[in-house]
Amino acid sequence: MIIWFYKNLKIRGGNINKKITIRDIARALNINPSTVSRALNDKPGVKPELKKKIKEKAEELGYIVSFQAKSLRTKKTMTIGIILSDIKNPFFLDFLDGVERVLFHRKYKILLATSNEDVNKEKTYLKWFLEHGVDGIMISPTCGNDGSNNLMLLRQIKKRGVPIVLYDRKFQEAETEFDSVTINNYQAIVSAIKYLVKDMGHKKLGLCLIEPMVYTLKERYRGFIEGCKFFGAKHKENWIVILSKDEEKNMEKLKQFFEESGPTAVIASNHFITQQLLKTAKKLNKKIPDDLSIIAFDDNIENELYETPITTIKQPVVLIGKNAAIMMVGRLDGEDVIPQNIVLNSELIIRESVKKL
Amino acid sequence: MIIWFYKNLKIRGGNINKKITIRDIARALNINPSTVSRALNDKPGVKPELKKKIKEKAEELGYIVSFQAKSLRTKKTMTIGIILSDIKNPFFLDFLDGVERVLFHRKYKILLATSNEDVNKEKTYLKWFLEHGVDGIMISPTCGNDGSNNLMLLRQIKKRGVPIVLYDRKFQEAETEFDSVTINNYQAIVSAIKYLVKDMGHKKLGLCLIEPMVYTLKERYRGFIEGCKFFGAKHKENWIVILSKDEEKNMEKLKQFFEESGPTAVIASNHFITQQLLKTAKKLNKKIPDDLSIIAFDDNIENELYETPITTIKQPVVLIGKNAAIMMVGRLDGEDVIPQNIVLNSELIIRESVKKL
DNA sequence: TTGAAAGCGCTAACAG
DNA sequence: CTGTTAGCGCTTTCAA
Repeated sequence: MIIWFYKNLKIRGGNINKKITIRDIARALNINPSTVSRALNDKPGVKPELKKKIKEKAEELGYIVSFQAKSLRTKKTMTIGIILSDIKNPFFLDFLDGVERVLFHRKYKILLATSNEDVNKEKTYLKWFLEHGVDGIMISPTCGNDGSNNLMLLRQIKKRGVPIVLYDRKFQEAETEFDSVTINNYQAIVSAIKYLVKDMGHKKLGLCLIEPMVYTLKERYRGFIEGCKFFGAKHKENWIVILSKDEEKNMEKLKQFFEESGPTAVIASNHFITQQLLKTAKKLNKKIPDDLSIIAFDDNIENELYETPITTIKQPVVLIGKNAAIMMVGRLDGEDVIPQNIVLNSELIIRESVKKL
Repeated sequence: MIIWFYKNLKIRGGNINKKITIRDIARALNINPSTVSRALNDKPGVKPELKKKIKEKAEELGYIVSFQAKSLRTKKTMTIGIILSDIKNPFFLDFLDGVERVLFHRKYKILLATSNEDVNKEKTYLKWFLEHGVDGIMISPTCGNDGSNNLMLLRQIKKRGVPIVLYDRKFQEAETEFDSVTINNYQAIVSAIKYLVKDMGHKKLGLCLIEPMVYTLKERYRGFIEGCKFFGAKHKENWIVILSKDEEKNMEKLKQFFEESGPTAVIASNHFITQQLLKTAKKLNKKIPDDLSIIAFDDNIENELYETPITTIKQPVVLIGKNAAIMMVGRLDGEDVIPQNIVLNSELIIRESVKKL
């Protein structure tokens, strides 16, 4: 932890906006600015006593380095641009927590952006990141409902030498082209299905996804289809529901899970969906797991506290953040290996939302 | 929404890191860099046809403005530093959502920091913000358990001309010194007590806070003490519990709410506390509201979905963010009025967690 | 309406 | 070990 104190940030002599520069320090000590620069940056070749004097004088004058100037020369801004795909999802709090812990110690700062699943907004922020000269970019890329994305732009940015780390999501068309940290979404779903079928005796399964169908969700979809086939569970086309942001419509769609011939268990592929599902259940006065068994994604604390504690596929979200940040820092330190794809494992937390049939 | 396309970000001639500058544009057009600058910034005094040609050429060459260079001259970085006091609290997701919506349209970017209630970490980030030349700072200041804070530093920063907007919390010692956006915490608690006593017949009340005792919590504490007095409710010293981050200890402390002579209703003053309380209830097999009535702060969706939907003091969090950002943008635009203190109202959402006595 | 020149604050050769 | 010099990319006078 850096303990730091602006002893003399206060304005002296009423000269409100007089900014102290290394020249001021140099002048005060009758030396050259470059020596001051060397001393302040702990570069070799400054006599210890002089260095000490310089640092003291800097402190005394309330000197603050200007990163604008510094970056202009060094081409490093010590900032990492991070794009969140949906600011309403608590997933990103944990993610940011993990990222920040790593970056803070390396003195990297976070330039935060949110795409809210809008490809154009994402593009705008990517441009802004470039303008601000971020040293690296972390992104969970979104896509339009038509499948459009910013892959081309990201390729160009990468070619420019800006390291990119994808987290949570990657590009199907370019699996190994970028560094990435994801979880094994396919396997997570398959394990859940195994549990539902083998352990709990379910035969009719449903799946609930949300627009847009990004990589992560496609993988879960694939896991669902193949998992059902492998473990011999039935699924119908209309048991796979894709929600939007429209809560009214969502409830309408979710009703079918609770209807006569619906599935006996359903997998809710994110936090928002789980809430929509529980809301619908409450409204229809249906009981979990008696009327429907549920497995949720994302283990938020409340999943444990609901009337029926929810069985959950727990993603190591903080770890995703940490790994992504460590990966980024490695690239920034000049690690030159081919793109790495870290795939973390999720864990099935068994609670009480799945009924034994 | 800015629709933007790097037609020519791609690398030409294998010259990977050749950065296009206004000089390149100028050279290509046989004009002076200053003219290019004027054109690109839509400054007056460039013939329309020339301006058009310049912009086209810029696009063609894949020009990206350098904010490091630009800021060095203009002293504006178009970034706002934002410090969150606790990244685990979903409050900040809504807050950031509100902020970002406003800042995005004004092309301000967010430099994100988290203090996690650590005064020294907060100080470090404030220093970093200064080094990076943020145009403004938004902060919900934390304090040590000994009451220490960064008020002095913030005063110095403000004197330097960097606008500061406090959100959610302010300084008791300096109420009107900074712009701020908060909610009426005092009144929120009083209203809750009125509801508990007058409407629901409770006479013995408890309160649950969390370290550190920042402004917000002090106000809630004050509201609790005075509200109890005003409406004639009893409260004992050990019915006012202050939690820490230590979940084990917390549960121990919370138990007393459920014991024989404890209060009949308790107000949980944030999201985390509510969860701890529900967890404890579940563990002790106590029922809400039969064994204890609860009013929670922060209306997260799950409050509605619990077995007993939780009666909640709903803070207009997104609005706090929006207002804080609007305030900031106003200052940045040069609004010169005395510091403004916006106090928003919270709302009591009545559900089923309070028993009628 | 455009050009020339200076300089924001810093670092990095190159000298000494 | 320290000084000199040049220049990062941009804007902003001042001049033409």
